[in-house]
Amino acid sequence: MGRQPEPHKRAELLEKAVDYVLEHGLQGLSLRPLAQALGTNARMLIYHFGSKEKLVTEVLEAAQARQRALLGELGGEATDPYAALEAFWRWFSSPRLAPFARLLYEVEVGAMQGQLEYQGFARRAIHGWIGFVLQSLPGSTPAQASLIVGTLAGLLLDGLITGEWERVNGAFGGFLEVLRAGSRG
Amino acid sequence: MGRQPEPHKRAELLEKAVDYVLEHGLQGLSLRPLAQALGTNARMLIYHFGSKEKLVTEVLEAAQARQRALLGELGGEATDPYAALEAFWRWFSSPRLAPFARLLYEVEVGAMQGQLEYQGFARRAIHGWIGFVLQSLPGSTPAQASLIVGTLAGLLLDGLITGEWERVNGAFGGFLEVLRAGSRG
DNA sequence: TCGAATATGTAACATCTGTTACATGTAACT
DNA sequence: AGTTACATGTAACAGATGTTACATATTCGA
Repeated sequence: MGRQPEPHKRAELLEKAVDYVLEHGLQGLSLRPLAQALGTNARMLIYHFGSKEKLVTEVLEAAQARQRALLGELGGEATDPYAALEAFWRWFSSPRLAPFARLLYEVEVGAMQGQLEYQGFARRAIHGWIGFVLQSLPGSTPAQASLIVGTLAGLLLDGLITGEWERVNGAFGGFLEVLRAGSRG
Repeated sequence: MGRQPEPHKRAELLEKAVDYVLEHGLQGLSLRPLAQALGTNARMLIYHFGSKEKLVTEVLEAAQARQRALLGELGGEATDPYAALEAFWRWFSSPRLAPFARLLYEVEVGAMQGQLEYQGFARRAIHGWIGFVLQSLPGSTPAQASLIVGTLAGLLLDGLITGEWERVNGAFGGFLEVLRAGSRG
């Protein structure tokens, strides 16, 4: 008895919060501006999510789920592993994916600085991408997959900061070249 | 006339502030805890440096200078470029250099999120490292240097977060291998 | 010894932070 | 109607933030 719960309200707030965090980042995130952008107030955010920390945790997981859904755009029609890698790079370095990458880097830096709530998330993300490369490129080793993920992460960071995509894309092209030549040697 | 300025006081505070920021990061940096760790109070930090923002700027530049001084440890006794690259990796991934790397990632993430005071610093750092690789490896192109810097940055980030240095070092070893094989092919 | 300039300490200011107490509204069931 | 449980708004709380006003020391030169 009593009034029925309305879980869709909470879900809508969460999705809008993901939008906001993808745009503004986690760094200076504050409940009151966030709530105002969501058409509510800080009181309701605490009511629905318990605390700011729990809200951030849910936002991170929801953002990750959203990115995984976008991963479906990467059809498996690649002919060879190098074409698959190039498609993956083009997908990940596209402007639409940039907010997700920025958010992940933010979490990773937080993890590096010892924030425990980010450490598990960051490690899982790294292992997840390495696992994705491992299964996308049959026959690859963990060392090779770690190299690929690390290189792409480093180049993407460069591009997101400098915006010098010709240079960064050239570097990625060089990476593909040495990978090809290395497999022949 | 009047009392003489004592610039060494300011310089000592700055060096201690660099120590503190290298250990605690920029993220939650606050004047009062910083000042207490330095044996002074927030009032004096503002007095000497004008504002928190200016203090941070000076700390970043001083930290960069300190890292450049450590770069002198890298003697040029490497026989071939690959040995030089390996020495550079071992130097940069050593625990003593980790605080500098963490600080740079923190600045880079701030730059990505649009904090103007970090953008110039991060871009200069990236271009600086690429220039360093370019002049350390004669005959290398900007694309190759960008690839090397990006890869090392990505792998270092992985190692600093996961601590799985066997895997990360293995990935770097694989990078050296494909570079060698690529140059032969 | 006086004036002048730098150094320092205390305390306040206004503002922002996450969180909560309290009141009230709203929908459902008896 | 009355009870129960969820939803929401206002306002406050305690604490932290960067910065500043004010007072006072300290050290120099005349």
